[in-house]
Amino acid sequence: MDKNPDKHEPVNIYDIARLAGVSIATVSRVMNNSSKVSEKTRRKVEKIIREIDYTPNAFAQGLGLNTMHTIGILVPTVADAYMSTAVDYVERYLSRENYHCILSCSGFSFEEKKLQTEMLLSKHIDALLFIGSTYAGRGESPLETEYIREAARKVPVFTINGSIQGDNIYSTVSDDRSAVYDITCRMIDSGRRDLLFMTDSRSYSANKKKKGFLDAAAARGLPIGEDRVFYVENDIAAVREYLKREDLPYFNGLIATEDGIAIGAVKYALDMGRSVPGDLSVTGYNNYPISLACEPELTSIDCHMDQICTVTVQGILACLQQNRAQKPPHERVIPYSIIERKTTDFGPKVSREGPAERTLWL
Amino acid sequence: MDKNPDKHEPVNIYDIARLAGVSIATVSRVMNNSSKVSEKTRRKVEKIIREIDYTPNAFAQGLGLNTMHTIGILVPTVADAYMSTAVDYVERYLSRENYHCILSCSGFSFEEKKLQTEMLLSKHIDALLFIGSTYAGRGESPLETEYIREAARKVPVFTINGSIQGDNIYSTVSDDRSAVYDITCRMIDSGRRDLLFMTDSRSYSANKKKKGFLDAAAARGLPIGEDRVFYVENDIAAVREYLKREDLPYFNGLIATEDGIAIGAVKYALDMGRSVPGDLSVTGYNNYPISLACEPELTSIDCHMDQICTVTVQGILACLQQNRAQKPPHERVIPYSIIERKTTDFGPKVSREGPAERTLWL
DNA sequence: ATGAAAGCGCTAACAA
DNA sequence: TTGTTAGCGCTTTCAT
Repeated sequence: MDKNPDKHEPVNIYDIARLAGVSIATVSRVMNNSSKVSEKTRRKVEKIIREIDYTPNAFAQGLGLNTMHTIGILVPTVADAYMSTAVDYVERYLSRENYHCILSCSGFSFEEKKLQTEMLLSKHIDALLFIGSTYAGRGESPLETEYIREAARKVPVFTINGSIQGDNIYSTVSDDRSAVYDITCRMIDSGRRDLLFMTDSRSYSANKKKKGFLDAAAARGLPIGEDRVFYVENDIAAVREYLKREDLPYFNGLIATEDGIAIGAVKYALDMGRSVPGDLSVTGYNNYPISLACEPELTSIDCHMDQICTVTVQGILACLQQNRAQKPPHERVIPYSIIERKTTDFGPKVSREGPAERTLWL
Repeated sequence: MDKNPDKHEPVNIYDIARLAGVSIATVSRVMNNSSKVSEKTRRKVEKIIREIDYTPNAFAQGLGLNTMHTIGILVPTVADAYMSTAVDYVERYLSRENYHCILSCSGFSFEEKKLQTEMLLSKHIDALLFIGSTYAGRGESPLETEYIREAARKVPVFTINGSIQGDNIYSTVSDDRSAVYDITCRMIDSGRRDLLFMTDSRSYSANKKKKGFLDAAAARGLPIGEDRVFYVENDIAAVREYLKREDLPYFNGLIATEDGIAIGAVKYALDMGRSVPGDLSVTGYNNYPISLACEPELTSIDCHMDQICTVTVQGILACLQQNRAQKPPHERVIPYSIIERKTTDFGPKVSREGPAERTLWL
C-alpha cells in the first residue's frame, strides 16, 4: 500500500487532544462552544485546531447525535423550471441554516417514487420534502400516497404543490382552482365567450384547474362544459399542429395549464394568420422563462415560488428545532398572481363578483 | 418524554441477532451477502429482518467504512436549464449505482463557492462534482481555483464545462471554441460579412467562444476584431433594447453565447421590421427550451449534455470502484451539434476548409 | 473547569 | 460456518 503523501492524514479528536494537552472531552466542548471551558484552555485548543485544520468526522457525529442535518428532497425531475426553481430556493435557504440536501429525481412511476423514498429514508435524513403534484396522486385511491404516510412515521414530511392527508405531513400549495377561476373570469369579462381549456394531465392539480375553468364559465352563465376541455401533450410543436388538425369548435380564448401548451397555441395563431390577442387570447401557467421568449410575450400565472419555498422551509425548521415551538399547519395556501403580458387584452380589472374564494397567505 | 407509539422504535443489529438467535456478525454477513453463511441460517435471519423491517444505520456503516456513498454536487444555481439538466442526468445515473447526491447551490461569488466546497467536504463525500464554467475562474490567476485543487487532495474532483488543472481533477468539457468557430464559418459562408458577437461573460468558457468567433473571421479573411464583440446582460428585454439604443455598426449576422441574448436579438429585429433570417441571421448557444419558444425558432448549439454527464459519471465510478482499473483522463472533450432552425439560412453545409480542429469523443 | 469512560451501530479481523 | 471483540470518532454523563 503506497500511501499518498499529499493526502491529508485523517486527524481526529484524539490528535487534537494530545497536541493541546487536554482530554477529548475538552476538545469536544470547544468545538461545540460549550460554556464550561476556561478562556485559556479554549484558546489553546482552538490554536491547535486551526493549525491542524481539524474537521470533526460527520459520520461519528451523526452516529452519536442521530442526525447529520440533512434534508431529503424528491422531485420527479429537476430538469424542469418549476422543480429546479423550487430546489434552488429550498437548498439556499436550508444551507444558510446549516442543513444539506440530498436530491433524488424519482421520475413519475409509482414504483420508482416509492423506492427512492425508501432510499432517502435509509440515509437517516431529518425530513423529507416532495416537490410536485405528481406525489399527490390522482386522488383515485389512498394507496397512491400510502408510502408517503409511511415515511411520515419516521420523519416529518413536507410537500410542495400536492396536498396529502396524514399525520406529520405538511403541505404548501398554490390555489390552482382560484387561479384558473380568476383568469377565466377576466378573459370572459374582456369579451371572450368561446373558450377552450387545454391541459396535459389528469393529476389532482390539473383537475383543480379544470374545476376553476368550469366554475368560472358557470358563474358567468356561459354554456361551457367538458366538451371545451382538451387533453394534449405539453409540447409546443404538438399543440401547434393539434389546433390545426382537429375538428375543434370555434374559439377566441384559450386557457392552458402549462406555458408550453399556451405557446403552442400562440404559434398556431401565427401560422393561421390569427392575431394575438386580437383574434385569440391566450394564457399560460407557471410563468416559465419561455413565456418571456414567446412573441407576443405570454400572459401567465405565477405561483410565487419564493413564498411557497419560504413557508415550506420555515415549517421544516420549526419541526426540527428542538424547542418544538409548534407544528406547522397541515396545509398552507400561497396566493398566485396573474402576470398580464401581451397575449391577452384583459383591460382594467373589473370586479363583477370576484373570485369564488379568497386566497390567504401566512 | 411522551414517546410516540406510532414511531418506529429504532431497531439495530443486536435486536435482529437476538431474535434470530445468532451473533451480530452473522447478521452483518447476511446483510452484506457474505458467502460464508449457511443457507439455513441465512433464511432464518432474513425472515426476522423482513418481519422487523430492519434497515442498517447508515451513520454507523459510514463511520466504519468511511463512506456513505455520497457524491457532492456544486452548481452556481440549479434554477438554470443547463445546470438542472446536468444535475438531473447525473443524479439518475448515480442513483442507479447506489450513490446519492448532496446538492449545493453556491452562487457565483468566490467566497461562497469556497465555503460551500468546504461544507460539502466536511460531510465526507466520496467525490465532488463542479458543474459550470464559473468554477474554472477567468484564467487570471491560479488562486481562483486553488480551493478546488485543495479539495482534490481529499476526494476525486470532477468538473463539467470548466477545465481545471490539477492532480486528481477530471474535467469534461465541450469544445466551445470549435463550436463557435464552426457556426461563425457557416454564417459567413451563407453570405454574412457584417457580424456581431455578443456574450454576457468574461469567463474562461466565454473567452474560448470569443476566440472561436475571431479565429473564424480571420480564417475567412474578414476584417473583424474586438470592435465586433459586445458584452451585454443575458436578458431578452435588455438585449432587445440594447441593440436599438447603441450606436452599433451595421450587422446582418449575430452570434450569441446564450440563447437568451439571441432571442433578445430576434425580438429587436421584430421591433425594427427586420426579417429573420432574411435581414438578420441569429444563433444562440445551449439549445435551451426557450429556443423552441422563440419565433422563428432559434438556431443553437447543443452540447450533448447526456454524453457529457455519462462520461463524467463513468469517470466518477471508475475512480470509486476499488478495482482502481485506471484513472480517467484529465480532460475529455465532448462534441457539440449545431441545431439549425429558423433564425439562420445556412443552406447545405459547405466544406471550405473545415473547422480548425476536430472534436473527439471517447 | 477538566477528565475518564460509556455508549452510538456497524464491519472485519481473528478465534473457535 | 459462526461467534467474539476491537475499533471507527464523537458526544455526554458522571466524577473529580
